[in-house]
Amino acid sequence: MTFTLATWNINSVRLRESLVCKLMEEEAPDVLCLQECKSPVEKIPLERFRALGYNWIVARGQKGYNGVAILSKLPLTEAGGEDYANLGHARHVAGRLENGVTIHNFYVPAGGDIPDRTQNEKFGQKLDFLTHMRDDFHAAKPQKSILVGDLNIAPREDDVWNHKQLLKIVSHTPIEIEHLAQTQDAGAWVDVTRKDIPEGLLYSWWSYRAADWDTADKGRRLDHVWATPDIANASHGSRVLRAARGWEQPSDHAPVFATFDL
DNA sequence: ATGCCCACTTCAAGTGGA
Repeated sequence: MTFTLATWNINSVRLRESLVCKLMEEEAPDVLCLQECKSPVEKIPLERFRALGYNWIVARGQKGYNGVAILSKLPLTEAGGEDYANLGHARHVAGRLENGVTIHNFYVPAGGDIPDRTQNEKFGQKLDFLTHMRDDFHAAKPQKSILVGDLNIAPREDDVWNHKQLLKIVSHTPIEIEHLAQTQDAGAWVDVTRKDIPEGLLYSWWSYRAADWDTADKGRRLDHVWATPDIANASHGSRVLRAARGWEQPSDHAPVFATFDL
């Protein structure tokens, strides 16, 4: 079977219900992983999504903040959701397809402004969240798994518009990149997006603050698609739907896609 | 560092995003 998956930080699933539908109609990924739904699960507007063929959902939600959901056209069963770093936040949910592939959907904490855990508690929480992920993957090596989400870290020099200028900016500091690398190594995760697009600048997020995000193009690649080695070579066709950042009243993130032949 | 935005809660201004 072949299926296409997309991950998108939607920045309020209720406010942008119509944009989710637009993506479903125009791009029709078989599996759509959303972050920052900012909604309790029972208030996610599922009826229009179901009408477009997305009959399966697993989600974790909370009022106003965070929230992750996997909407699927393929049968999908609940496969857990963990409170990493014990923050009491809805930042992880997992589902399993009938072919046995597990899909993890993550929203890693942004980490605040100051990249120092002694001055900024949120930065410590971000590092602890990644450490907890690492320890879990080390304890139980994931297999036949895909990990997607807003990891809030742009690890490579060509994942940001200016490497040197961003070295002390949260999302691109060496300590965050090291934590992310340890998490990736613990599960032997393959960066599918960079397997498919190994060269060149690649972004999935552009700040709302820039007057003209498209021309300035000061982006970062914060949204990722990873896979375990047993299925990573079945992936292809990765892309960022940059156009979605220019849709009316957009999210500040663009969807990232990958296709798997399994 | 970007430039002064955007969403949520709840109706004013604070928190959080990154």
